[in-house]
Formats: sequence, structure tokens, C-alpha cells
Amino acid sequence: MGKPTESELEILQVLWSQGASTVRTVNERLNAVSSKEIGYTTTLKLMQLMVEKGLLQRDTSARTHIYVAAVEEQSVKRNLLQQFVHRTFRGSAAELVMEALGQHQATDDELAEIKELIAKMEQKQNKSS
Amino acid sequence: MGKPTESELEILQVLWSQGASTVRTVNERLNAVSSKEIGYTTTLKLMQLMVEKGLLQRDTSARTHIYVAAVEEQSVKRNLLQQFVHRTFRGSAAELVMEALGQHQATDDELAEIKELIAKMEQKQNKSS
DNA sequence: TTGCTTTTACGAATTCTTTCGTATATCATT
DNA sequence: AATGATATACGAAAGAATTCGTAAAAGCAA
Repeated sequence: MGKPTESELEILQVLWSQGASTVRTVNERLNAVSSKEIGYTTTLKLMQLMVEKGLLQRDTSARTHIYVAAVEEQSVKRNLLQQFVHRTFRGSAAELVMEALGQHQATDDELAEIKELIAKMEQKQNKSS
Repeated sequence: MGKPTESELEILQVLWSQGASTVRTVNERLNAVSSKEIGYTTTLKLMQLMVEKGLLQRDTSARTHIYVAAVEEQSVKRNLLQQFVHRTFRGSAAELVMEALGQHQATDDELAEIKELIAKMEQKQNKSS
């Protein structure tokens, strides 16, 4: 499973949030966010490469091709996270979590969600022991 | 502030955990972990570049130079995490935390630590409101 | 039809990162 | 001093990722 590069991830994010899109709309979306202008053919080329890698699928029945993500958002993010934790925190998810919580001020809702998740994890651990 | 590349981060990890070291020992440490052999001069070159970028400092008073990390472990990791969260989770630390907790089974101790941290954050929020 | 715009295809330049060959200097051993 | 091992310096090759120029095809408008 080919891990997406940084640019490829940005394109995936667009397709995940917007669904099937043309190169044109993806390129416009990227430029709406990015600080420096990204040429149309640059985006086109990237998306063509991504099709070859199996990251995207496309419908070429019409002149303007329609692209869609071919990999699941959850699983890609999970893989990236896994590699990041390994590289940066020597595999310690707890260390990463604490760093993340310490840094970004989470909202009440987010904290509540996290607490709930932790409670569930504890239940699971108790049950399995 | 130059963000370290993947290889540079590996070298930093060695220096952070071992303290001041020679190229030789860093290279040996890398090879102890890595799957494929990394040449001595490869490590040397990388570490020389890192000095130029300000990531490392070195003592050249003896023939065998002694290198040491010139950037703080905490702050580098914090920056990397920040960029990763932005790239991968659109800036939502909570989403990342939940993904991380859901994936890796945290130990009881780790969970306790995290709970404590959350409690502290809630205190802080209450006080400031 | 003729000309203008949009799209894809393709190749290649550029940039960033990693890797290593080779030259030269220094040190240790005999 | 001569030999062999180990160190740094330097340049450049090799790889990976990104960017774009240009050509050809397809659609659109007058």
C-alpha cells in the first residue's frame, strides 16, 4: 500500500471532503488554501500519478475526467499516524496524546468526547481481564 | 526554523537519547535499528549538513569531532506534531487523539496519566472562565 | 468553418533528500 | 619512517517529489 506524499495527501483531503471532482475544481480548492499558486497541469499530473498508484480512480467516459479517492480516509490516516508515532515518539501513543493535549487547547466538547473514549477503553480492559 | 527531514530526525533521536556522540557511534546506532546498511560517509555528510542548518553543534577541537543536538527535543517534536495534525487531521488535535487512543492499546498507567492531564486542563479552563 | 478555450498527455526541468566515491589528513603500530 | 586504520571534506551521482512547458485533441462560439 503506497503511502501518499504530502501533496498527494492534500489532494486526497479535497476529494474526501468534496467527493468526486474534476482536476479543475481540485486545483481551485488547493489554491484557495495554499499560499503559493499551484499550476493546473501540476495538479493534473499529480492526480494522474495517483491513479497509477491506486490512490485515485477516474471516470474517463467524458472529455473532462472525474476523479474520486480510491483509498479510505480512516485507514490512510491511521497508517500515517502509525508511522508518525513511530518516527517521532518512538511508538509511544501516550506520549503523543499528551503532547497533543498539552499543546492545543481542546474545547469542552472535545474533552468530553475524549473522556468518554477513555472510559470505554477502561471498560474494555476490565472486561477482558 | 528548519524542520528536520526523516533521516535528520533519526539522527536527532540518537543524539537526544545518547547525548554528545561521534559520527561513528551515531552511525552504528542507526545501523543497529535500520533494516538496510547506512554507509559511514552518508551519516557523516548528513550530520555536517545538519550543523550548517543549525540542527547540530560540533566540537572540532580534536581530530574526531563530537556532535550534539542544537535543538530541543520537546520543541522539535511539538512542531512536527503541529504540522502533522494540520496536514492530516485538518488541525483537530482531538480527532488525532481519539485515533491514536483507539488504535494503540494504552496501558493502565498511560491511561491514568492521560486522565490526570485532562483533569488539569479542565481545572485550567474553569479557572480562566 | 475558423478561431478561442479547456482538457488531457507527455516529457523534461527543478528541487530536495539521500547516498557514496575519492582525496587528503591524522593517528597508531611496528 | 613505513604501513594500515580511521577521520573529515568535497563533489557529485542517484532517487524521490514537484513543477511546468508544450503539443494534440475536443468542445464552444461567432
